[in-house]
Amino acid sequence: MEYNFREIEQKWQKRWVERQTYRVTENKDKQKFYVLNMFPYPSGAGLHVGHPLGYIASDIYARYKRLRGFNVLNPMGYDAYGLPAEQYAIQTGQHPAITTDKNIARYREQLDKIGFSFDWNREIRTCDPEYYQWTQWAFEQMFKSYYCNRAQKARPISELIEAFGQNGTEGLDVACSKELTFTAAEWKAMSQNKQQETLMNYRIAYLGNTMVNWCPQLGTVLANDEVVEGLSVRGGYPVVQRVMRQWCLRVSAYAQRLLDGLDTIDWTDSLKETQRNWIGRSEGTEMSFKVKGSDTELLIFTTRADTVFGVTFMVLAPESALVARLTTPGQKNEVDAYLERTRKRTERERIADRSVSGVFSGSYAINPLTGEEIPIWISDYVLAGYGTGAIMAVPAHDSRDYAFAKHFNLEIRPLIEGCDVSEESFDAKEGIMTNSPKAGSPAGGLNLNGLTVKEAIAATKKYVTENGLGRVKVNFRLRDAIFSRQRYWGEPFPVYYKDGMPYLLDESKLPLELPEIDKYLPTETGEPPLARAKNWKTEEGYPLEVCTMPGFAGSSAYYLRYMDPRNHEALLSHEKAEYWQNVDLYVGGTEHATGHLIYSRFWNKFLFDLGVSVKEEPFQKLVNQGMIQGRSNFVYRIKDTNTFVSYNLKKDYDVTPIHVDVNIVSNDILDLEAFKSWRPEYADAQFVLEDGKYICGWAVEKMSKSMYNVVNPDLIVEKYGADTLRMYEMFLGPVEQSKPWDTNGIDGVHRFLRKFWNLFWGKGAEALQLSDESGSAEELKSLHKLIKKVTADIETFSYNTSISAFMICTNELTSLKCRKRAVLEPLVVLIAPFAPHLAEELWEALGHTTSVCDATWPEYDEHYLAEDTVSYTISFNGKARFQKTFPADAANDAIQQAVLADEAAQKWMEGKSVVKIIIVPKKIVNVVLR
RNA sequence: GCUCGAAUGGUGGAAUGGUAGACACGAGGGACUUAAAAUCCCUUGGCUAUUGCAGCUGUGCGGGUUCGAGUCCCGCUUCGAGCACCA
Repeated sequence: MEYNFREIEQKWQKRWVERQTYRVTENKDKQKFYVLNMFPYPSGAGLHVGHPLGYIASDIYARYKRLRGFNVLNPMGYDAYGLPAEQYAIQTGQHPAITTDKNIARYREQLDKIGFSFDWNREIRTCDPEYYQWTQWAFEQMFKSYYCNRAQKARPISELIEAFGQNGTEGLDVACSKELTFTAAEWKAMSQNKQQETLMNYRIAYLGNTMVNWCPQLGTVLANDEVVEGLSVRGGYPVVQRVMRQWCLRVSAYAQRLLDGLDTIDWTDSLKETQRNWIGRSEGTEMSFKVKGSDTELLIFTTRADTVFGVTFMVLAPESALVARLTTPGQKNEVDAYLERTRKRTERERIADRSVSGVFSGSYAINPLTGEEIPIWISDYVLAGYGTGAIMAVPAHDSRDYAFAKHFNLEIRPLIEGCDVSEESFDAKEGIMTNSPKAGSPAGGLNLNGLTVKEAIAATKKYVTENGLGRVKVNFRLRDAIFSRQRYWGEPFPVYYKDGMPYLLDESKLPLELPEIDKYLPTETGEPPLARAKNWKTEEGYPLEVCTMPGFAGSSAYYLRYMDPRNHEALLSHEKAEYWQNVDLYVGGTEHATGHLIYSRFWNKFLFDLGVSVKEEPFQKLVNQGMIQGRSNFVYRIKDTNTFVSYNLKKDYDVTPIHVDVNIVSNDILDLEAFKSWRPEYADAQFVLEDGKYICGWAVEKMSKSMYNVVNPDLIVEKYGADTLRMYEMFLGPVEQSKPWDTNGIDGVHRFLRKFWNLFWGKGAEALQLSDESGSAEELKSLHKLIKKVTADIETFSYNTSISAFMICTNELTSLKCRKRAVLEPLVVLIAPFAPHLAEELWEALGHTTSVCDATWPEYDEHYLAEDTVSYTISFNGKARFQKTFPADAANDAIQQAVLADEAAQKWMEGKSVVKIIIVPKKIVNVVLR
């Protein structure tokens, strides 16, 4: 019987659908296991072989867990909102929903061919009103909540309103955009609008005037993770900084919890590190400097409080609100000119041009410790969005301050013994402090001389706190997430405006569906596309929000919805949340480290505070599958001719390398006829061959159409079958590792599957006939070795070495001519996660009427693995070896005696004395001589 | 600049501190065949030897710990990733 993979795979894919093999329900008798893939954005290009890598890895794990008796949830869906569909709509006028549906259908078709164990009954799409109703609902809850720092959790905003009514802001410790102070009476005296405006300062979803990344070409704002080096991630357009009134999520309130949570989850260290960097916790001191001749105070943040005696100037960010107040009339023109100049620069220009610039404000601050007068400067090297937007500059110990001081000829005052600041600043946090002001100066009791930097920081903190000059403060780099997008293809906000203030639509009105519009561009007046919608207002006639939510809105809590995807009453029922808890294994790329994986954790923590999610962290274990890169092939055209020269001969000619479609190249050998008909200009191409073949060059590049290196999984499935594709993708190397796709080795895996098949059927046999006798010691050893190896490997995602083990075992059993059911049947179960179609077919042939998915994973028995004898390698001083075999259970003493008595050993030891004999069980006897 | 990770044959990659290079590809040789495909067998890190046994060397570089280091420690080099006027 031939291994007819096409027939087998079609047959089982059909049966799985008919039998609902992968449907999963909340079975309380079984332990749950939740496997999840980062759901894809269905792009128009379809899947290439890189996309399924993670899906295959997680599918193997899901199938394995199921065989181990777990109730496995393994869902799939689509992150369906996205820019490409919208831009396509702008170009063609086709509704993005149509493009998206078409792309999803194509994705589904491709996915189905690979044989995943997804429960498609639970499919979700972020653009489906059934789904985004709950995205809108979550937004409403955030709007209705504030973050209490004492309880370290989100609380209903009604509590805060009550507190304002009783005590104003007295005794409040809550997350806010800026510190406000008012009394209960003042609160009550506020107008409705003013109260609403005030609450915005505290809501977790709030409308705020913030500095945003504005991308003029895309006509929308972008979140920090959507901007890299001043360019938009999508499209690569320049991004400028601009203050806009935008919806924001107070992610910063959760900064500490996001940081702490990292210690409780099983992610790679590098990914955790990336998140820690992004959160950017920094512990320092906030100090207040009085301004000379003014009651304004300058609040600064520093991690180097110890350098307070080395402050020789202050710097404000150009965007700081204090700039206007502190600029003296004499300096006004100069300052205005400077502000104008910096404002025009894009983020990218600022990054590219790091030359020192700045302007003196005309004002002076008073050093609170020494009473010294310090000039206040304005410069764009200080960022408005971090700390207080103002710094105390210590040029001797900060390289940026140093550059500034050198440029403007300001004083540089070193504070560390023996440091040389004539050429550069001394930034290291080490050394002994010196140059503290003499006793009797206004600095009073603080003398840091003789302390280490660490001690000095602590001493200064203590002094500053005790004397009411400042406080210990923790700052985070993590900013609130900007949540508005001036685009069409996204979730509408369930918000309407009354007197310019936003109010929520009643929950019963959800979902607020995305309206139809005639064109997908912004309006002529620059409003977002939704402003084109007819009747975009409430029943009462209030206008609805015209921005939509960003891509991460729909992807932030989708894992919860999979637990209960058709629930009309709630995001998910408490019962289902209790059963499925959180994701046990999440598989996806690292590119989401500072986007989706932060937002999701934030979103889940918020829902956890509400009692909707039952776990603080959404993704317990995370595996980052590597990217599959393209492996491009090249042909070499001799300049100004239509002649192509083979790779190893090209050095003799002046050639131009040209990308060639990898699909007409096999093992780097070009199919000449296919090449000629590939493109008209090559129809009469000539070749300079080596050994009658044309060898192509190759390089690793991104997989993309323009490099002609895209490999389509459909073609691989067609040629080799889904099981071969699955196993080959895993055999390529560790799942976590990025690697180029190279079809060259796929024959080896395919050959293995055929051998595996032949193990059962034999050659030419039409019926499967296996004997019922028990396996021989050798056969059982081979089997149990495999069980042990595969079980251990799957747990650690070392699928590539598992597959090697399968190959070895298959070869062993083949050469043993093993035809015994007792040995071969467990093999089918073992291979089921990897090659499910093949396993099902064999399982059926073995006489089972149920799916192999419902079989039981075999256990191994050490008994069969035990050796009778063990061959030891005996070496002397680690040099040279000879081998000797001992009974496996021989005592160390006996081995020692045997070694000493051995003739060859005695020759070695002649004239030397034995210092010690080291016996490593089952491996090595090392005799140390002198 | 800071943080993290990596470096092993022609290629992808294996190796709880214990015989480095499993497994696979590719390459070379052979069997079967009129021939090809398919299949099977042998060789395959390098150097030396090959009349037989074999010997030396070898995991980016330089040190160290150890009876023994690809693996642990210290110092470099190169590559990759993240953060980056974050005070």
